[in-house]
Amino acid sequence: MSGNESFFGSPDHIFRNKNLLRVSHLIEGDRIIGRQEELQSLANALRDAVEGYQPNHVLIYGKTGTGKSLCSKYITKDLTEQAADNGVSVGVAYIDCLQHTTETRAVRTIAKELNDPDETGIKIPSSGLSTSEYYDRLWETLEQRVDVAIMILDEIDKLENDDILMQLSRAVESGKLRDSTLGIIGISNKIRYRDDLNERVKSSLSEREFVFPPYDANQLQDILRSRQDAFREEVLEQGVIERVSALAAREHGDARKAIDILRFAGEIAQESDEKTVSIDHVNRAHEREEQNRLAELLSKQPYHSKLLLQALAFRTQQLNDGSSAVPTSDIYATYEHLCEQEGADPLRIRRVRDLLGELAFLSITEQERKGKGHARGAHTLHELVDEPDLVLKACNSV
DNA sequence: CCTCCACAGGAATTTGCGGGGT
DNA sequence: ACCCCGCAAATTCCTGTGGAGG
Repeated sequence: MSGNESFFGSPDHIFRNKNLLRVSHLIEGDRIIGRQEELQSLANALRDAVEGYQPNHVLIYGKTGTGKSLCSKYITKDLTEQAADNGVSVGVAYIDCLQHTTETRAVRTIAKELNDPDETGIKIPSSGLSTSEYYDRLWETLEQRVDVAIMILDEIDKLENDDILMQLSRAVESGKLRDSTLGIIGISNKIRYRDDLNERVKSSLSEREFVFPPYDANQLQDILRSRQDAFREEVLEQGVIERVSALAAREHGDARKAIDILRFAGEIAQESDEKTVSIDHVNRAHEREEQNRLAELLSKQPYHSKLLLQALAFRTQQLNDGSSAVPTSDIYATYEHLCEQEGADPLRIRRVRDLLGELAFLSITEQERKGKGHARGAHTLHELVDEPDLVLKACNSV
């Protein structure tokens, strides 16, 4: 897989194995840095599953990029292998709740992840079924395929309500499941998430709770060093890893961000045909990382959200004064203009307000409600979190 | 302190889609 | 082939709200 020689261009002078710099790429245990205690705690909580019994439900807290998902995936993979040696079959479903915020969408995804139509003969269509029908098919899938199902619910605080947690935690008790059982690993960026849960779910879901602290600059350096053989020898200039770590440590110790920046720095060096990665490349990679993050968020939003964000960015540039907040009606006027250029039918104002609310929810923008006094009404002001030209670049790449 | 009004946002409704059941 | 159902996106309808000027 190291494919150095290629007919499509010159050999790769920068990367040896770029996959090591893909965050989603699950790496071997000895490469997980500074999380040995957490891994052991997780293992203890899930131990019963190895014997085929119901494990503890777990809640994990911590900021983005602190290794919550990575550790969950790693430990469940290990668990699956250990259980298999015992003749116990474990199924793991990973759900990103940010993409599946409603009960129906979440259940459907879980069912799809755990199902294998060829084996069970159960079909999970992506629409057309009632929510309870999805549940029924999920239970049936579990009975047929696994002894224990582990469901990793990432960004669990983004779920609209607790209904799915109620259903899942009650499934075992109420006898919906006879031969199978399930364990939930909930992952939340919000430390206070537990307080928002309804009482019934709270007690069963938070049997074990762990907090993952942010990585400090030294740990980030270790993490990057452990992956530096993604690059060829002598390619990283002096101080590059230190610079990347410092940038990421400044922003809440986010390891995902650190790895992305390092990869982008390599790509930028590659594009400009240089043989080494310099600190200057790192600084440019930092901006590209932010742009990429926005673009990825945006790609999961409706098409018109992009136009609205562009409209807001244009207005912000035009204003160009200290308080760059733009009222909804102002955005809407610019948005209608953009739609005309794009040849698209503009959405009605009510829908636009919802989409703008969604952008604020994703922390792409910030909203503030202000009254404007006598006969001038109530207004919501919108402000970009990032620089307008960065936002526009991100929009154009979607 | 009350008023006034453009806008906020909740609720009901429509539209379109992809399935079931018969 | 037909009708009916649930969901999500979008629209329509309508009540609630903030706060400077009276």
